[in-house]
Amino acid sequence: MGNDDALNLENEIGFALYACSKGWIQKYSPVLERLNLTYTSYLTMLALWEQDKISVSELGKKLYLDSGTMTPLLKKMEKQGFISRDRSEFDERVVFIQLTEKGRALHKQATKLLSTLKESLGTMENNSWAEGLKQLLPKLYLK
Amino acid sequence: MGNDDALNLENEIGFALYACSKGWIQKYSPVLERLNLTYTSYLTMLALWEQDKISVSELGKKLYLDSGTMTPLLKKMEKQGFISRDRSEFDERVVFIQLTEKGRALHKQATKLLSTLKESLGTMENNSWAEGLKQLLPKLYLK
DNA sequence: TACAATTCTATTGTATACAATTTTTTTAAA
DNA sequence: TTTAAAAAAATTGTATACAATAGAATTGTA
Repeated sequence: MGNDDALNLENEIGFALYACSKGWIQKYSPVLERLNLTYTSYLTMLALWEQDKISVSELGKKLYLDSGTMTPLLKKMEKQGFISRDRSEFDERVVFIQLTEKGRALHKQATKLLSTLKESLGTMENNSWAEGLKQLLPKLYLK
Repeated sequence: MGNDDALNLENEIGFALYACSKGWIQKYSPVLERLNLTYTSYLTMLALWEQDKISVSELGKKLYLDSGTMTPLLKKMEKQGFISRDRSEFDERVVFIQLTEKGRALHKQATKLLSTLKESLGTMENNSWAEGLKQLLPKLYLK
């Protein structure tokens, strides 16, 4: 007993999360590439498909990303034609992000392309523990 | 039913892992900063404290990182004086990483500094589900 | 109403990550 | 044993992330 406190890789929940998260992203990436999305821009599209016309900071809160990450990401997505960035008329500090027609259209393609991947991961997700993970992990959002 | 397949942020285990992993790293970072370590170099030190004198590729396998990440990271850690990088005499392709005295000495300081953090996180880890997480997450290492 | 504090986005600087390629060395095969 | 294939590390290019700071706009307050 007490040995659980020792510093080592296997003991670190943090390492498990880190490795796991990267692995998961790598499973998605080749599929997302066909949609010209990275994992981060995919998450951004997910957030926008749920709630369109949202400020940069609100979007960042949803995704746990700050303006230093969001600004260049959104500029790139604008250049790709998925979104528009427009400064609010009422408060010039605020920039609203909106899906373009192309951005909205991507939803259908994404659903289609990801369904196969989701099915194969689904065989994992259907394991008893996966539902548990979905509920446990948010408790660890530490920030 | 069926609605679980819908594309949205809350449904994505991947997003939960991603957010959770980042949050965890941010809890560690301020403490690690006092040791002049980033989270990645901390993981590297953990691996080396467990097994000293190891090749770059073996180290990368342990940490799930490729040479494109390892090489600059290790060069920086060498400059900091934590490790040495020496090409193998038997196979000139291989570079062995070894802890310096300073690198070994860091173990004690790390244990001390992290104990407080680990205690406060420990109250979380002691929850019934934390032990489960430790066992479940490795099953998701997809690469 | 001046002006201090706050808010929001953008910028700068540093540190990861990984795919793809290159270089050097070693191994395997014809 | 020449030559093709493989292996290991390094390099190049692209994409994140986040801390710290800056700059512009807005809000709160004396």
